[in-house]
Amino acid sequence: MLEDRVERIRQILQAHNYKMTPQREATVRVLLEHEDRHLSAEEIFLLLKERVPDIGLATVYRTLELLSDLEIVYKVNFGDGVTRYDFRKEGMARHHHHLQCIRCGKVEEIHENLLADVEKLVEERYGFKVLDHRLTFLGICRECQEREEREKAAKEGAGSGTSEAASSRERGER
Amino acid sequence: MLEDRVERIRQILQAHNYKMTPQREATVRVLLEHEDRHLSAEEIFLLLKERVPDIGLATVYRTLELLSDLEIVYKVNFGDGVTRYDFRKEGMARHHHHLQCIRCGKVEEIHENLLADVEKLVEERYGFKVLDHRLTFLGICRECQEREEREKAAKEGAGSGTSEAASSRERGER
DNA sequence: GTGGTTGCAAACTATTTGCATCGTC
DNA sequence: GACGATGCAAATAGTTTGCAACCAC
Repeated sequence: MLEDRVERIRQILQAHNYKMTPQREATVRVLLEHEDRHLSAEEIFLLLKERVPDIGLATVYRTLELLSDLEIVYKVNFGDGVTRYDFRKEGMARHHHHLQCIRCGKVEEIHENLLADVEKLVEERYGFKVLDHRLTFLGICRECQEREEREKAAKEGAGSGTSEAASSRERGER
Repeated sequence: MLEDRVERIRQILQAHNYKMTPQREATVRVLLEHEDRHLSAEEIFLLLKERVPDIGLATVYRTLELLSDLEIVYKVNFGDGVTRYDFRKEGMARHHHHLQCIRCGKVEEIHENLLADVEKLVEERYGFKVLDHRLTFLGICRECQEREEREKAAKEGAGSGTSEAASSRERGER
């Protein structure tokens, strides 16, 4: 099964006059084996190092760019400054979406085809041929909602009122 | 009207113990005056230079980060390596979405509330409090569809068959 | 007056590119 | 054997940070 998919990609590469090198094959395998993970180039690079120890980071970027151009992988951007790469299921849109918590930054993935009707509408109304979509909901995850509820309750007792200021930003992510 | 909105933001800043400096006010005004534009930090910086000539780029980034934390602006990412900033309408989700062409890179904006029902479903099913969403359709815009149609027709005559290879990637964007 | 804010320059991070070398088809 | 692919190092691009001077409240 996995072999079939690797083989399929080899064919796509060859059909476009690209070579299937060990580095590219290893990259494809890493991607396939972590299909559910949204890996960054750096993470892929580290995983690859274990199998192809002297692969260069530039090669990883070049391979990912190539796979992206061939529409074999997606680039995904969670706004944390890193591009992540997702394997793309043959021909069809992904039908998976992200729930990103604006408090803790966690990204959860959900698998539902929420947008079939919406895509159709966009095609009809705007003459835009939809191949895929990226949908991210921004909000507050259940855990953070509960935590904030607790914190609010705790504050009811001791709150002075002044100076809740500029310190709440200090736990800046990125 | 514009003054009201600036004033409102001054209040939000003060309520969080931040000061409304000339630089911040100018930044807010630039954002308000280009509400429909998805400006990058660099673009905002250049626009600001005209009014506050010795403003520093770092200040622009810091201001935008602050406005983002206060949920006054959004960060938007089109995957071209630049973060863009959108003004956020008071309290409510934006209800505007993007059509991004994977050929020419152009981003068109559409204004429709496509997702009210979908948000409700996500809240119920995943306990995730949705504050906003980002929806980008990836596909091929009308112009590129037509251009490709033309190119394909032209090729019907002279096509050798071999070597359509690696050159189609050369017009790499970013 | 004081603590947040600024501008500048330097630092960082992610990604890209030039080039000599290498390896697949 | 040729031409695409690789690794390395250097270059870029976007963004962040340290710090002394500054200024809004």
